[in-house]
Amino acid sequence: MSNFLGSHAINMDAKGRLAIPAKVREELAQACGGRIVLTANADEERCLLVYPEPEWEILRPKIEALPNMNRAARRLQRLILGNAAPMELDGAGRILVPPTLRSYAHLEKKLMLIGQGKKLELWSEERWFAWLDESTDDDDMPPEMEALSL
Amino acid sequence: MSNFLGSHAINMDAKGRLAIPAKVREELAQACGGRIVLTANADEERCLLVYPEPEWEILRPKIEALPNMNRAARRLQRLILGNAAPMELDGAGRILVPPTLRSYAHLEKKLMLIGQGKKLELWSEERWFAWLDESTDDDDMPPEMEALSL
DNA sequence: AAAAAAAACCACTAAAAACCACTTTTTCCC
DNA sequence: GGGAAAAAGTGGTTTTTAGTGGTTTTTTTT
Repeated sequence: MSNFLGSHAINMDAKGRLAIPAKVREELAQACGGRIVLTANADEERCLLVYPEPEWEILRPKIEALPNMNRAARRLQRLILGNAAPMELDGAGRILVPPTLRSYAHLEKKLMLIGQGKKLELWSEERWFAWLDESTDDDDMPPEMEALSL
Repeated sequence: MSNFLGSHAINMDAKGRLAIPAKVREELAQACGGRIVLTANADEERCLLVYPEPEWEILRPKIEALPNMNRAARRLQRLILGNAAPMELDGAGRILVPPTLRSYAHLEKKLMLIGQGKKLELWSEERWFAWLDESTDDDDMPPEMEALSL
């Protein structure tokens, strides 16, 4: 199973194409043969999520099964399913980010790709560094987190 | 079974015709041979729902069977059943949206078609982006959703 | 029977995807 | 440490396919 770590600075060209760093490309090749699903993040941070296809196929049914008479569930379904774009890396190891997703996450030229274990996050570089500066550690923790010893 | 994903920007022409994107068209072809049912959405968002006919035939009896001494149930029946329009894609892969539904969902020229697993949602582009900006993640979640790990 | 509206058909334009070539950076060997 | 070779990243070009708009034919209504 894939285990993405670390952050990579990458550039998107004028057509919305972006070259996946070689090291990440290798991991993607063995995790899913280069078949990925790109979608929107549902929390307040407007970044994109990159799932290897097998990981996506674990998550998708869970989201589809949510009771959609509930408003929060509908929102998650619209964001995650409604923005999901399956794709494959092109011959040069690049992906084309759909315009909708580009504007959702405010992606311009300079981006950051952040390893998050089973998935990756794709941020506008500006927003990533702004988040680093702004985010604080004074929110409530779930019990599993309270018990951690780093 | 069909599995609609992603969002597509589409234009409706002066005659109320709209071209289904090629990828969606393929999925519709195999799910229902292009036979779909278009109807109104029942929640607060004024969008339309697009069901492949077999999916519709699973949903329809459930709605018809609701105890309609209840006001919420009557509302659902009137909206969903009372606006349902069965149709087929034309030779160029387009559908003609009935005027009633067009005005219900405030559809003008620019539209968004949103994949939602077993069905699709059809929005006015303006309303879709407004919803994206306005919707927040502070509604109450069902327990299945609280337990999710994206 | 004529006129209007709707549906099917056909042709043209535009956009997306695949392909190819060049430049820059990194790594390995001398 | 320097040079060469290979790999990675970048940009442009071509080809194919999807979308758009107009035209004709058929059906329905008055």
